[in-house]
Amino acid sequence: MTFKNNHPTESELEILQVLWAQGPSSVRKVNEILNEKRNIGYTTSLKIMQIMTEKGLVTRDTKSRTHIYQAAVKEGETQSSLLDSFINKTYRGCAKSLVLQALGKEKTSPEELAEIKALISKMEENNND
Amino acid sequence: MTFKNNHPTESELEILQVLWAQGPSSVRKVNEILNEKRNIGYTTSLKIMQIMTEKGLVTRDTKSRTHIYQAAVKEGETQSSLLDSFINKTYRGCAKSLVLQALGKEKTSPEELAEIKALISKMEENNND
DNA sequence: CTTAAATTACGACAACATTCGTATTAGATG
DNA sequence: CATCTAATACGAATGTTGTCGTAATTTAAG
Repeated sequence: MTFKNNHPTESELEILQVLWAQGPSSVRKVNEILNEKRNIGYTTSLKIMQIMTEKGLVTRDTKSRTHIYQAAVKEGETQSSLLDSFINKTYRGCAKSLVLQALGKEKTSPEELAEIKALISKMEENNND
Repeated sequence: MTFKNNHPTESELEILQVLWAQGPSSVRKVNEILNEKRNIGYTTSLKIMQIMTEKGLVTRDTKSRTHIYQAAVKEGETQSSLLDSFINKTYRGCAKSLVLQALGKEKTSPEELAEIKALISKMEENNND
């Protein structure tokens, strides 16, 4: 039962996204990818990543001069934890409302809809045990 | 196409939740309800509600001494706007991932599952037009 | 070895959010 | 009317986040 009260901030989450997608990376690499989306100085990325190290959100290999950072938290668990808190804050804890609203949002492909229906069917089976 | 870049802060959202649930209310009333969940001083609630007035998140009737506040933004629109931003930040824009994870979260009642399936079926029909 | 380039470390600042104390004002009560 | 109570207005302190500049350090090149 790992409790993760420590939610990443918005910038931290941005960096985690890069590390999850790219794997272990240098500050330079992370900063370059962030700059594909928005302006952010090198030392800003560095600073945030140093803070994330203190918080335990990432670990780093300091053997070589260029430190290599990697995510210390799992993507799915982080999402799940953020989702819980989001549902509570925004939907008063009602996950159904969130799901309905998310599905209502324009284009969800037929394949995706099928996948979701399949999951629901599986859940219904389990409920019937 | 009303753009709502102005997301409420966490405290502001807390207050909006009260106003959405209770309808137009005095600061006293809002503060009492907030205090069912956590400690928060009267003047703190007041201050936040005053700021929300400036931001246009609420309006207030100042005819009588005790001002009556009401939400100036709709619950569904606010949720939807927050949801968009949440999906982008946390699920890299992939609503399906969010839905699957939300459904996977423990107990969703059979009725709710049925309701969701019904919605999906309706969406599939529309796609086939 | 000296210089240049790149990296890390650190401190400072601005913007914002949250919090509350205090002053002021408006009604109610006697 | 005088006083008390409750509400509003406002300013200030605090904490967090994001931002970057500058200094120090390490490696690489000449």
